[in-house]
Amino acid sequence: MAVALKLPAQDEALVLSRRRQIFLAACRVLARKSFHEATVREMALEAGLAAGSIYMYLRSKDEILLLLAESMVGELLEALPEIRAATADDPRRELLGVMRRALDVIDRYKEAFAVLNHEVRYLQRRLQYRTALKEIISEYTAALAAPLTRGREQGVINFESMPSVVEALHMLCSGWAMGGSLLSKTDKETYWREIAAMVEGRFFTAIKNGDES
Amino acid sequence: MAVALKLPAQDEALVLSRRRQIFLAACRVLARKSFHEATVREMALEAGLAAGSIYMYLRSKDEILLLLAESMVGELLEALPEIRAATADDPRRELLGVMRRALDVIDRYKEAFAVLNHEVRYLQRRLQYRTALKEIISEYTAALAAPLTRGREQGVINFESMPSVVEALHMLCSGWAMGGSLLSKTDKETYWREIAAMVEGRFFTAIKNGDES
Amino acid sequence: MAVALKLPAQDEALVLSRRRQIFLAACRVLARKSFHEATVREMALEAGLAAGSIYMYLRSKDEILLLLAESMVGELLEALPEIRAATADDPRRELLGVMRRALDVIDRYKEAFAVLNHEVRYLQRRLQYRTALKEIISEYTAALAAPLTRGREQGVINFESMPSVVEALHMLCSGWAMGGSLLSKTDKETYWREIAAMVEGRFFTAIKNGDES
Amino acid sequence: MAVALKLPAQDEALVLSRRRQIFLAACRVLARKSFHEATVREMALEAGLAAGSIYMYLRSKDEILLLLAESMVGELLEALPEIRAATADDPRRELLGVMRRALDVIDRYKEAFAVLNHEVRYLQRRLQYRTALKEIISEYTAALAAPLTRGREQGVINFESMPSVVEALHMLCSGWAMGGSLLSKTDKETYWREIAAMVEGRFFTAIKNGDES
DNA sequence: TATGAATGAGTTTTCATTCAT
DNA sequence: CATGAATGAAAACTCATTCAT
Repeated sequence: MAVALKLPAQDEALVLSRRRQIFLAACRVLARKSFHEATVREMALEAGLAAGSIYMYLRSKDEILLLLAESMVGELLEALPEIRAATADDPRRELLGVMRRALDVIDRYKEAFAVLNHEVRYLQRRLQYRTALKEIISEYTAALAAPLTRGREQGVINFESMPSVVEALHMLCSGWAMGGSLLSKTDKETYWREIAAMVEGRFFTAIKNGDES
Repeated sequence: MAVALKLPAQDEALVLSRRRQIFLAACRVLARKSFHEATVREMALEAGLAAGSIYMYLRSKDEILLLLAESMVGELLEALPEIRAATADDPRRELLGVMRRALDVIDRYKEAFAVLNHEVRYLQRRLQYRTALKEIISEYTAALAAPLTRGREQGVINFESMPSVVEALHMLCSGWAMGGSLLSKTDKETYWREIAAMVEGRFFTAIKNGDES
Repeated sequence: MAVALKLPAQDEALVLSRRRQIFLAACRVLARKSFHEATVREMALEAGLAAGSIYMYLRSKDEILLLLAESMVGELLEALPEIRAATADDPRRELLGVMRRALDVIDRYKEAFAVLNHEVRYLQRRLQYRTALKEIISEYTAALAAPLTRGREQGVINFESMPSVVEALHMLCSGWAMGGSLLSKTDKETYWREIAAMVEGRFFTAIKNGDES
Repeated sequence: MAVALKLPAQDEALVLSRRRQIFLAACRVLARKSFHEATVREMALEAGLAAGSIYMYLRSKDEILLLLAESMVGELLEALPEIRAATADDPRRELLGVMRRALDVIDRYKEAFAVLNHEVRYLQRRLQYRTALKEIISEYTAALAAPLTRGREQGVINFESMPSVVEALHMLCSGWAMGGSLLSKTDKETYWREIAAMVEGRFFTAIKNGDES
């Protein structure tokens, strides 16, 4: 999550708040346009910055994609301790908590998330971003993997392969933004109940007094 | 499906075969690059044409997206009579046949299909393509809607709203290319069995000696 | 006036009639568009030829300008013997006859003439056309110069410098097409009377039983 | 005369001085080439700008024509107060003053003016420029019309129809650049005396102690 | 730290011209 | 002779990125 390498701006706190502004501005712009239709100037202005100033906080247009990924994953991660605390060491409820949080974040930035999801394939080919992107992704998958591992150790979650179950769970959440599911016409809560049920049915030993937040 | 308006080239048969070459070339290029990374020149060369020659068969770069849609839907449509003939007037089996064919086409042009799926949102905003696109889409939805309608009349398929069931069925098929499903790591046949089962369970009166093509 | 150098087509008579078609087609097209807006294809089709066939009768697009000049001057020249015969050896009346004929030709191809008049400046810079163009222009000026010379010899036309009086007379005629005269709102006959009067007043010994036309 | 709509550059003073540079550069280039032979790059470089930079001050190549019109008319308009002051409320002398100024401006940018005069016909067909062009033209015609109106009220200028007399006067002035006059071989001062005399003779009550400019 | 004018590489698109048929 | 498909050079225009202020 560290701000990559050397940027013109030095003041750590300022950099973070500016990057947040830019992230939010980019999300707003990407709700209307594709990544390639949107110009750097447009996003900068939307963020309240002058056209060139964005380069104090970003080294290229492509890095906006990285910023999107980083910010969204960040919003997921910052809720983890609370989720952990609230789920009383039941990994099944923790897993549902993490997924619920992911769904909320995805829902909040729906269109931008869809754009990111598409562009990520191509971003990975740009070598300079591979490492940074991989790191962000692994923070995300770790958030899902942690309760899975503990759940398996405790014998309350069952699955064969970690990578594929993580991907499956991610797909369940991202389907909400991609419009790629049988359930896309329902509202978010209904969607959530559906995927929660699916997860419970497929992987879980029943949760007795289950209340998945 | 008619060759769009007036193009420089006039020889109908040549136009069709060249457009097919361009379609296939575009699919190959889009397997490696996003639509915006790929240049017209690149696709033309891949199709064995000189840079400018593509404009004898297309009026703009955006029309490549239309060509993708048109060609893929075309490959679906041309199989319809055979499907119809093979399914002995059982609309349930016909529906599965159409979906299976759609899945095959989508699978054949996987990456290009994913690109198209993403770009279509933005294409619709370009007024000059709205109508043409709408027409192609309606040919596709009609292919799914026909057996649904007959199935409902015969009391063997049950659903509430036509548009949403069509969308749901499309999403099941396209999920295969979008990587947007729980099942994406499995092979195509497994995926097919899963969605076929889902459809049979949700919408159908049981097919006795069911043989879904 | 000779058809320049070697052209693909050989049949002299055919070449001439095709060039006439092309000339007329170009005039029609140039009534709607500037020379640079008009395409070679467009003029060819208007002439009833296929796009590439125009190059059997013309070596380049620029040569259309030469063709315009050649054709218009040609229409003037072919009337000269008759004019000469009709004006009974009075060079003043012959001069007016030539000018009247020039005005008629200019009027017939008004817009194309205006286009030609503009483009000619730039055509002269293309070396390969300089000679041909110069030749056409000198045929035109000779038509005006001949009666002037004889008129001066006979003491019935007075002027100082031949080139400038020829240019002045040409400008009087071309003013009709260029919209570049005080008189442009009148009809052609009125315009003609004005310039004829001007010429008579400035250069002529009075014509007794004058009947110009 | 306002700087058109929204341009990338914002600094008003800079925009004005750059547009002036571009105007002068375009005039220099158009002295050598036609509008279509001249490239945007060439004009930008001549103005001391990089190829793409011209688009900070102009929205298209066609807008150069608008800039030409605007700048030339602007140079006429800015002299109006002085002309008015210097002509002691005699509308006849004011009219001659305006025409003299117009002739001077046209003479200063002779070739570019001729190009503009030709291209204007085609520019008018491009819808987006019609309004702007019409406005510039009406500022110009107003400059000529004002003294005419007052002269008629005072009974010292006589004419039938305002539009046609304005056009006639314009043609007299522009004839100087178009090479479209009997007098084109003379120097500017001789030309001016000729047209001034023509105007005085046709439209005016004699100016007693007349000193036109 | 912030700005926004300037840049120029890169892309789409047009069209005069060629040439195999 | 005639065709029209193919070509590729050239041009307008966009925009990510830089840098002097």
